[in-house]
Amino acid sequence: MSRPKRPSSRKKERSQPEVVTTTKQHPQQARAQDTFELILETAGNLLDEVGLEKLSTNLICRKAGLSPPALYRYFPNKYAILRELGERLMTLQDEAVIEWLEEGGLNTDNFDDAVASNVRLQERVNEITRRFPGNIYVLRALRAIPILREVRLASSDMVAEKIADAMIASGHTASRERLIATARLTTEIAYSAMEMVLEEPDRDAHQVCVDVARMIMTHYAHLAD
Amino acid sequence: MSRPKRPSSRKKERSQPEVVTTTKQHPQQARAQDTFELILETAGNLLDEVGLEKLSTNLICRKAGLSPPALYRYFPNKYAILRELGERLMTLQDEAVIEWLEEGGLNTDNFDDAVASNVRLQERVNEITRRFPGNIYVLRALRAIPILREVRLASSDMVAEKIADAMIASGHTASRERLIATARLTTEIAYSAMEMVLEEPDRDAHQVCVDVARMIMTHYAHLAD
DNA sequence: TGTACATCAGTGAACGCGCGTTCACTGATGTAC
DNA sequence: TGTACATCAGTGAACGCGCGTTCACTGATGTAC
Repeated sequence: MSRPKRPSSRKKERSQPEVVTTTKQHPQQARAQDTFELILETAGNLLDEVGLEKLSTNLICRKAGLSPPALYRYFPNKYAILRELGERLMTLQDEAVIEWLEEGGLNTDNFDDAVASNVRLQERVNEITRRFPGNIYVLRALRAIPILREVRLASSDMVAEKIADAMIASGHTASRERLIATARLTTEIAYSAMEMVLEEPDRDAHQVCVDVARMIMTHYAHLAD
Repeated sequence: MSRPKRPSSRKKERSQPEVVTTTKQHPQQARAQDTFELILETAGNLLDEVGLEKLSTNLICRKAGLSPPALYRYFPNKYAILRELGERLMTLQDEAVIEWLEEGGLNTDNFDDAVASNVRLQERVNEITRRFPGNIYVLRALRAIPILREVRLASSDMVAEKIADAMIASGHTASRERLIATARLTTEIAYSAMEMVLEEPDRDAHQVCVDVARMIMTHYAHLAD
């Protein structure tokens, strides 16, 4: 009746950093991909409902109609879920920026065109973010939880480099180093403006984008002194 | 031997918002002010040590050498402590801005002076923040915990209004409404740059301040089109 | 197509722990007379 | 200055709860022959 017990050969790998591994445990075969997605979707929606601090593994499972071990099959701990959500949001945003660069978003004829192009990018990213379940809370988690910082930083650094290189390709004269640092700063600024608009929906989102675009593009123009 | 029991006339006041009151309970008489300060100081230091999510009332008490009821005498709950810390940090920052305005920080003769003046303000605020125990975590708490949002927003809105009025007083021609919205945005931008520098100490803090100041001041100049 | 069996996917129930918070009390201080 | 007593400040010990997580298992699926 009872099957032989599993050998329980768990590797604890607690050697490397400290106590936490934040990447997902087993990738998956078959249609159980659905469960994986269900967990993430539920977590995102719950963030909007209850906020970051009240989010818990047990709550996610209850809401998703799963038992806790089902969750722990895919995520080694609570932060791995937030990390996956964060990575997905960052990736979506990054892709929008890269696409915009490839479409020639930087190849504009005059200042007003450059501003308009930058506004289009911002509004695309804003829209992507707005549609992402738990958006603000995911962004906050990426800031507030130390282990998740690296997700945001890696994304920001990567994008900054791409922007800098595209700037150079389109003839900007400042040094690559300076351009990277500047791109990093302007990206941060654009993000913070986005978060402001997301948190305070009464603000004129378009006006904010235009203002930010103008500040950013003026700055790049000035940099080529 | 045993004293008469206290009448236990606690008013629960759970009527108004939801379940949480975030202001401190009893103000205090005598030298027990020290206990109040000790709790806040300990909380700030613990934030730097263990981060936001691991901060707990029990931990604060243990570290401060107090029993939990001593803490609960002054703070109705955990968030009240963070709120008090947040309010203090916001107030310190606000005071620096107001002082700068009163010293005539906006009364400059040319663009370069205006940028330099703005840099001085940013660096003063940065320094104040750097010295505040738990700085980044307090700022993050103000973003991440919904009930504390209002602390940051109230501070930002107040400062934005002061800046706008000072702008008008020094002859800026844009509408008050537009100036307030702009001040709000530029404040947000300056804060986010500060948080970036705080989190990534390798960055050239001075250069970031200069860049941000240039963007902000160009924008105000443009606004008076 | 059918069965055997390894592996994958998921369940039910519980664990220990530390959290936020409170009860019932004692000691310290301030004020009135 | 001394005592009585109200109030303030703080303690020791515990509470119930939900958390993150795991044990031991069952059911579903895939593959070999």
